[in-house]
Amino acid sequence: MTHLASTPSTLGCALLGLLARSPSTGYDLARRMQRPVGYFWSARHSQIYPELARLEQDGLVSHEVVDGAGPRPTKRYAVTAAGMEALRTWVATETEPQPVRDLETLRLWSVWTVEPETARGLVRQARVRHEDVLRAYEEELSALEGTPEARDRSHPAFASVLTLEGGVRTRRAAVEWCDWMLDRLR
Amino acid sequence: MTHLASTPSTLGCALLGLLARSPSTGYDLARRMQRPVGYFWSARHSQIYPELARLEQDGLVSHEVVDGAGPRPTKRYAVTAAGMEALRTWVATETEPQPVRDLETLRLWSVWTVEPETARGLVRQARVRHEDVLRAYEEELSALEGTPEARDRSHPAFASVLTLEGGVRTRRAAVEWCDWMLDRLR
DNA sequence: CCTTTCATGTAATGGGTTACATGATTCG
DNA sequence: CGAATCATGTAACCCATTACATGAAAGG
Repeated sequence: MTHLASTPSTLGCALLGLLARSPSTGYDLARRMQRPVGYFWSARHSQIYPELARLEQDGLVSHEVVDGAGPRPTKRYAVTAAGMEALRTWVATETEPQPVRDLETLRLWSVWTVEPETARGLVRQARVRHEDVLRAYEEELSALEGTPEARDRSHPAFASVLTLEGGVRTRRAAVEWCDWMLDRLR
Repeated sequence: MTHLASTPSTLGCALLGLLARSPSTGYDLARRMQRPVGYFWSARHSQIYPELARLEQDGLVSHEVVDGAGPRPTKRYAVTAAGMEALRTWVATETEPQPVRDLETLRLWSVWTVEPETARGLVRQARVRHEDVLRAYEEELSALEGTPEARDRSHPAFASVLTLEGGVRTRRAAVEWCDWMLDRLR
């Protein structure tokens, strides 16, 4: 009997979420973690491989060896029934508000210490960034919207549309905020 | 001569930003880190005390012993001229986009795996939270807006207004987004 | 031929949370 | 008289990043 499976770490649940959408190798998970998931969670391969091993020990994922180009055997992972259950439980579980870490705002909070021109540069830079991410969200959203899967509440695409819409809305608000600040800094 | 002062850590700069606004004890910094700074950066006292020691070693802050209720000498810290310069440099320095960690969105991204009623509960919960933070931002903002300091670009209150306005705008967008989702989940 | 992509791992280090430890004063 | 507040520190642990290590196949 395997040891009592406690709730996996957040990273573990992120990986379960990815694998529930489609089975992947660890390498592939690292790629998928960059975009579009990377906009709200990220991890490097050095963190992913040990986590996959832990998930497998707990019986939440399993792997089969497939053909691949690496020096070691290439493993394709998939969620097990227990893993799917763990994912569902995690999604439904109440979580207390996480501490936010927003470096951009932290710097802005000390902007009174620098020259107005420096401050404007800072805000302009932030605006460009928000706009870039906004565009990426919009592109991805327009690719999904209108498809029949996006309407099906039990289909991954439905959840993707929800999160992308949130990204679009908050980034749009951020761009408008930057414009508002630039106006105040004139 | 003290050893070459490299740029302090982000936490170090956060503390410099706090101390530049007003000198404090480590205990007080921990309190001030909860609200309102805590909305975009946070730290516990166990992290703050060693960081203060490091900053002092680099000559960026200094302390004087004052009367206090603790078992050890109570130290009031203040930024030095070098510390102020380091803060200004850090604010003006370009930073590459930080990886975002948004647990709420990560869970939402896997919402297709659960029942619609569970999904609605999740979004309702998120809405309450965003609204609570929004209200806190608005209160703090209304206390500052209209004061003469809020107009002075070299006064801390000016920067506070900028960040609070951003908080209000993004949280408002988030609440509207939740309503949009609840509509889609009907 | 050199770089990129596929592919999986480990080790060292840094950042952050939780828990341990201490002790005076104030308030209910 | 017990709990909360003031006040500072250390230790153990977890999470995450960077760097080290290996090697085949494909494309420019």
